[in-house]
Amino acid sequence: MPEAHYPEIRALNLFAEMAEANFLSLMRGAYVQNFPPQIELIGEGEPSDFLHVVLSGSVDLFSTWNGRETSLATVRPVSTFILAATIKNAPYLMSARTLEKSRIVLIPSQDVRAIFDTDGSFARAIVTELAQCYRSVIKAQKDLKLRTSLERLANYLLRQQKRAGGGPVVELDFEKRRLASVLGMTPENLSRAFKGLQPYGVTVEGTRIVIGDQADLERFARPNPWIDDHST
Amino acid sequence: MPEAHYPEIRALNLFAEMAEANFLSLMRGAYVQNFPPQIELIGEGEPSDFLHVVLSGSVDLFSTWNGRETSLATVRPVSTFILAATIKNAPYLMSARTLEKSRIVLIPSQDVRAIFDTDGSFARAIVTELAQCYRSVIKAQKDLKLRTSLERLANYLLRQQKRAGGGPVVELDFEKRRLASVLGMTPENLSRAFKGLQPYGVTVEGTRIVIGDQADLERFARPNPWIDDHST
DNA sequence: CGGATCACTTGATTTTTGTCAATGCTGTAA
DNA sequence: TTACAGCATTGACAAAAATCAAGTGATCCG
Repeated sequence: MPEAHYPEIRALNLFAEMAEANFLSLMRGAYVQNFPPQIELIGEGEPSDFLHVVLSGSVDLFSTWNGRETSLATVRPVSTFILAATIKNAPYLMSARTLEKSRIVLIPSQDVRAIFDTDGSFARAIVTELAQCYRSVIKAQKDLKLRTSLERLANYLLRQQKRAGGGPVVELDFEKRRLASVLGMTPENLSRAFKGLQPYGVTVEGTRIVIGDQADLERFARPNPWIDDHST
Repeated sequence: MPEAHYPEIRALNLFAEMAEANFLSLMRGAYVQNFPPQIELIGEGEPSDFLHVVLSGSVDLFSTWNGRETSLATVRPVSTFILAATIKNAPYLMSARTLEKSRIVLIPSQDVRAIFDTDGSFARAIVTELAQCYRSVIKAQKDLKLRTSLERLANYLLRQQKRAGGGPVVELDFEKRRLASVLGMTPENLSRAFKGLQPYGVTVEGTRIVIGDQADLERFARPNPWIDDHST
């Protein structure tokens, strides 16, 4: 792998604190690949041979059962995915596909496990990362079980707004069909949900969403830090 | 804490491999308490002061929002809960209440974090535990997003049957109202779902469920290892 | 410039799920 | 024992969401 990529990987919390020798050892075994859009990188049930790091582009994590499909998360640069499967040396629970042209680092799982066993700093970083991931899924679970689809959309928009700086305009960063899947509804229903938020000042122009009256939307959405604040 | 409890706690994967001195140090700071049924042990959003270990009885992990409530998991002996919040020193994401008379060990979170920082074996055990928890929630998420309530119930029954040894009779280990909440439906709907499974050979006598024709139920339920096998 | 494709939207309809109200059942305590 | 509380069930209804079937609009490409 070209050393040019080392700094941005090293900058990730997961790799920031580990011993330099161990980091270099990991990097020596790793390689970078460029993928076109819509390529399936890994499939549910396959053995977890590599820990993946997204350097650019984006990756959709999804799952299928009985002819149905759902998106569970979208991975954006720079971050890793399928850490848990790598550590447990267990099969992937989700499939992954590129959404756009993406540059991805593949680190052999056995290297990760070996260094995890010897480098305490790395092990601690992994704990922190996993705890974070775990808490995120719990929040998603609560979102799904406690809210209607309209409420999920409203809170999603408020979260995006916050991420984007708090202004009234939110740009959707992926297709509506995928957003629908992430939010646990059909594309048709998402369309109707957007209309259902019009009375609360939400207007849609293609991929551009305007939150006309944030306070009004919040009165409806009732955002809650233990569901919506993904930083804690 | 009485030393009599040490062995069963030490037997947990989480504590099995750590240095004896560190284990004893953890235990010295811990204490055991007996709680009556229906006592709220912790509340969503509170700081995570203790790692909890259930020695006997059972604990319901649940969450509320906007007047609604949902059960996310049930903890049975002997196991721990709210490990992620303890490690991250972050607020609890779920509330917990005893379902029955329960004996619970409380280990101060700061002790856990301190030893996590110094004991590599303990840190590794925590990683394994967290990865396991993470994967369990992902499976629950897939169950919820990919299946109807009838399919969730059918697969739940098959999982329980397997846990109970594979015989045709499955004993529900908690109230139907709670099962309904865990499965993400109302009690009324659970009643109807049981009826909906009658054509596949499922009969209900109170808390006793008989799976008359396992193969038939499986044809309907289509259990999948990456959703239903909670051992991997 | 067509023509095709694909995402998105919209309306009509069905399915699924939740809500409300009434009833039965069971175990507990006076 | 009776009265009561709480859970489970049932039926009727309402709401939420999925499905099916067009139709619209944008983009890509020969």
